[in-house]
Amino acid sequence: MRLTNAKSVKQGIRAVAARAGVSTASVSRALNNPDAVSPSLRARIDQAIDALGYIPHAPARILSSRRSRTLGAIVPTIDNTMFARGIASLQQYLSSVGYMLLLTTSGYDLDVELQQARNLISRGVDGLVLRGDCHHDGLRKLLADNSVPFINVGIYQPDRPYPCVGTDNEAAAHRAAAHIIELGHRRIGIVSALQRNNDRASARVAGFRRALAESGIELPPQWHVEVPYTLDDAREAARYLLNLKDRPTAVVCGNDVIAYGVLLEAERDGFSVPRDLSVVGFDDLDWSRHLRPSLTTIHVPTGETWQRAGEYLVRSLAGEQTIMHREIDFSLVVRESTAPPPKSLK
Amino acid sequence: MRLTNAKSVKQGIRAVAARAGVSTASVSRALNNPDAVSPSLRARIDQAIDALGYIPHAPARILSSRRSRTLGAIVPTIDNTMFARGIASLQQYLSSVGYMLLLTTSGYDLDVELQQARNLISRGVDGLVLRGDCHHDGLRKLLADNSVPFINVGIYQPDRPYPCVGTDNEAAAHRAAAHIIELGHRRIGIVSALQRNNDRASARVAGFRRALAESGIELPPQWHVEVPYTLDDAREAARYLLNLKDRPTAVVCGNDVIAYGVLLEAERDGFSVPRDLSVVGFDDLDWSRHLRPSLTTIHVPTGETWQRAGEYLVRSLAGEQTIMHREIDFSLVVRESTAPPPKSLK
DNA sequence: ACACCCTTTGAAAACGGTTACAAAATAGAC
DNA sequence: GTCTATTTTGTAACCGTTTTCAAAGGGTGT
Repeated sequence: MRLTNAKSVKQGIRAVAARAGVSTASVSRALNNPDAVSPSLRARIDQAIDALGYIPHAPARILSSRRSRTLGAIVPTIDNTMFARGIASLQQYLSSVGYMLLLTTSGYDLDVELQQARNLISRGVDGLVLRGDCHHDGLRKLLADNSVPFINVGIYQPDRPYPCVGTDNEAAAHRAAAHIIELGHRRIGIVSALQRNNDRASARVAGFRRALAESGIELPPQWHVEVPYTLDDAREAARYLLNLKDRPTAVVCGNDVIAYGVLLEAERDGFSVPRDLSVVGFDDLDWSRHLRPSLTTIHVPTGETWQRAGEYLVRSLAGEQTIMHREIDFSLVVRESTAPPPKSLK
Repeated sequence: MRLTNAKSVKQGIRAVAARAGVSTASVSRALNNPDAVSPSLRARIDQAIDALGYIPHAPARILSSRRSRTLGAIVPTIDNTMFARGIASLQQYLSSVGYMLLLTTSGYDLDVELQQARNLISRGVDGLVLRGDCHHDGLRKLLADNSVPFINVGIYQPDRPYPCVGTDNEAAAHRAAAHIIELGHRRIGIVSALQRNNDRASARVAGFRRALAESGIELPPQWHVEVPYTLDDAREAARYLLNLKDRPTAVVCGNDVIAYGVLLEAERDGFSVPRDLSVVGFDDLDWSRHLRPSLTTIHVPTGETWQRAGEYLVRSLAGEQTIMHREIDFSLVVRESTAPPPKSLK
């Protein structure tokens, strides 16, 4: 009686190699760099692969090659049309170039963001996509220590040493306010997002304020209010602003969701937009053109922005030269929610 | 002269072990099961860990332990409030129990879904969360071959051999239609999502139809129209339906987005909702209560549903006994968009 | 036939952890 | 103090790939 002590391998690259009668090295090559293996071998290997239904084990691959072809992204929340769109574009682009996306959320908390970054790095991501440039100090150190490339998206700060891609929020906000001023408004209110830990929000406020200042328009403190994230929050703020005995004839908003709140609340309080009140948004979400009245707003190509962020990282990882600061153009979309102020209040 | 040939290790668990003067096994234990190591050692190790800023390498961990504490989810698109909410809840829950979520999108394409599943399995996910029970045949085989636990979310099918969690769409749709019928409508149109490859959509249509049939109400073929995903598509369908010379007095919709389209188009065409036309949605998205008129719809606790899906998988992976089919209650939320039909058309 | 240079292939050592197993230390019982 | 049972710690094999390096193979030119 004869004993065969060939330890038969059930799965994995060794099983494929055994079945095709080649070495594991060849299988690996056939998978990663098909041209490096002769056509005949490749055929045998391919056949073995799908005979066995072989699926490569990514963690082992990552461990061995030190590259994961995976990018991480940390967004404040996924439950917001804008981020959802951005993420969708990024993911689509990445999968088109053979990368995967590892997505996490920070809930607008810098500590959580740091923690998630640690998590993603531990997971072996090749690079990180972050929202804005307002991060925990530890995050920068973490990224440097582990030499993880990253990019800040949604902002444009050519003077800072970090890569970024996005629109110039200050300039765009300035444009929005200028539109209102050009229409003849002098009594202008601001409803912005919370500025704390949110560079995008504060840049927009800065742009609004600069436009007012340049036209010599005063902004009474009670005409600037900040609101958290939800539509309900925005409505509440709008209610306050519209019920001041001395109220503005126009409101510029930090984003479209806020603008929706103002629109809804104005209607509820019997104001007609744009006859009694003009409203400008920021972002141009889907709903903005469907609403009645449709919303005048700043169009920001979110999808493009996030895709570019992906491109930047993928390119850098491939060793290609890429520009660190990319500006994404915005545009003012004038719709139905803005008009000259009522003559009585002009 | 003496040569030290202790190969010094720069990083990794071995570096931590060296610095703390212990074995790698102890470090590993301190990390994964702190109670299994004496307090004094643990202290030394913890200190070494943050002196070195050590971050465990997840892929190595996965490779070695054959568990990743990662779940995968495949949704049709992230760019839809409902999925976004679900994913957000799932992610939050998973991170609260130390799991991560690997998210991908299929774009409503079964082949892509299969491909993504392969991708996720290759990545080493411990389990998979899928939308509905309408999958590529290869997917079931793939899951079985690799013995990857999974759950279908958003549906309730107690008679099928696969785990699922969700509302009974047929029953919920029946409830929605019944509401309209109770109000006195007999001329009822249906605008549904595409039924092909979408069990949820077809279950809802079935529920609508059953309610009509039970009340002996006819459904002329041209009163049932199917639309793709976007608000624009929905508006177009609504325009068609509302401009039939013989039009319904009420429309039941496959989801809220479709209902928004009907609402917007009705207003545009000069119909007053609910006076001239009643509209019912399905899902109860955020917007539904903000819209004017606010939308009567079926409330579905999306967040809870997805979280339960996560719970199911986490529990199964922990070896706990869990129920395979969990029904999530829905409720009819009556708001402003429904009323008895105009007397002239009754 | 031989020397030469490419190209294709294989053997085996990483990669950074976990864990089975054995050894050492400690505690408890007498 | 000895012996046993238990806990704590260490050694080293292993997880499934990639990749270095060397060996084998295949043409050319002479």
